[in-house]
Amino acid sequence: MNVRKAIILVGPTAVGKTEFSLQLAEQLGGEVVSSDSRQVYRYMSIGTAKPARDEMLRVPHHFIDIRDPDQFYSAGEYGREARACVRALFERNAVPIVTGGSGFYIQALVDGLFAPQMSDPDVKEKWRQCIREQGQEAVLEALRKVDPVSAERLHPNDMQRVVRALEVYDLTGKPISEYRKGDEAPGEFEPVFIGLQRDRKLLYDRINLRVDLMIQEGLLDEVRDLEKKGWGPELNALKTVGYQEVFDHFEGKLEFDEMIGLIKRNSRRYAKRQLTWFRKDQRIHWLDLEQLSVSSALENILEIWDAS
RNA sequence: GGCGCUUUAGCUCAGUCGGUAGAGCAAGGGACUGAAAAUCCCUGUGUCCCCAGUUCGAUUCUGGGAGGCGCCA
Repeated sequence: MNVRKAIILVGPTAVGKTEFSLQLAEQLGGEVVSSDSRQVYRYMSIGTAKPARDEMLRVPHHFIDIRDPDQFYSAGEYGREARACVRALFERNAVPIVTGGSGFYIQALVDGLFAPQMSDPDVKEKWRQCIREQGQEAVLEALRKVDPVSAERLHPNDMQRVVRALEVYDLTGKPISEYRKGDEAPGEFEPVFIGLQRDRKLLYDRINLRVDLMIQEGLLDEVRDLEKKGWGPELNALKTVGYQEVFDHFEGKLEFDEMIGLIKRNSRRYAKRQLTWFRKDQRIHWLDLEQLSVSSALENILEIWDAS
């Protein structure tokens, strides 16, 4: 038996991944493994552009609606769970169609993470508090003492990573820079990377249009419902484009029109960051949807699949 | 038709007492190993409306065009 293969379908937000994931799953006899860090949360559907109900019924989907917004989730956790999911799919001879725009999650699934499998919110909070009380410099100094390599490598303003480095040291007694040297986990399957792209300008047009549609479909109501459940903008799950801006609007910090403009702009910037991430991955076979019809793009993907 | 104001980056504008220009927003590039739709870093992209004149040198001064805005007719 050959090494098992999985489709990894990537691309920026709003490029049109969902439709392809469904068709590929149908044609290859597969199931969709979502690789989207926000679609894992229940009650966040409009703002995360989850597949519609009828679309989810066409093909089994995994990793959508698996947590409440106040439940912690992370790339590491996803990586382990998604690997298990992929293994289970292989057992049933179903092709995994990994689809999503969260590059870090895809990396965690396909390549694995070298850092130790642990995280402790209390330790993180300790350092965050330290930043608040004693300032960034004090925390940076603490990192320099235990992990000078990371202290040198990380930008002094990127406190999120500085805190993570300190957390790893506190938990394991070993600097994260040491883990970085470790070998990557051998792949459990062969990933066939497909990247969807479109002309930047036209992609942005699609993003802008989709934001207008989200508003029409009731994004504000969705956020109200989240509020009623007691979930607010401080939750990580809700630190998400489309939700933060609506909360700001509710708090009177943004006019309605400003809110829409900011959701559009922040979505565009998000797409740009995704492109920066995916651009450097040489394994991706890129298809330009501006030049290919859906059916011919699909044919191309199947050719790549067969040739892999 | 007359008078006044105006034309500089994708947008809104500043500026150069003549030495080819800079802010905000938008945008572009990058990093990323358990918060990742997060977090962080870097970058001004330009026939200074056009044509002539003065000048060593004009985006800047002068004249003439053209576009825009306003007022009066």
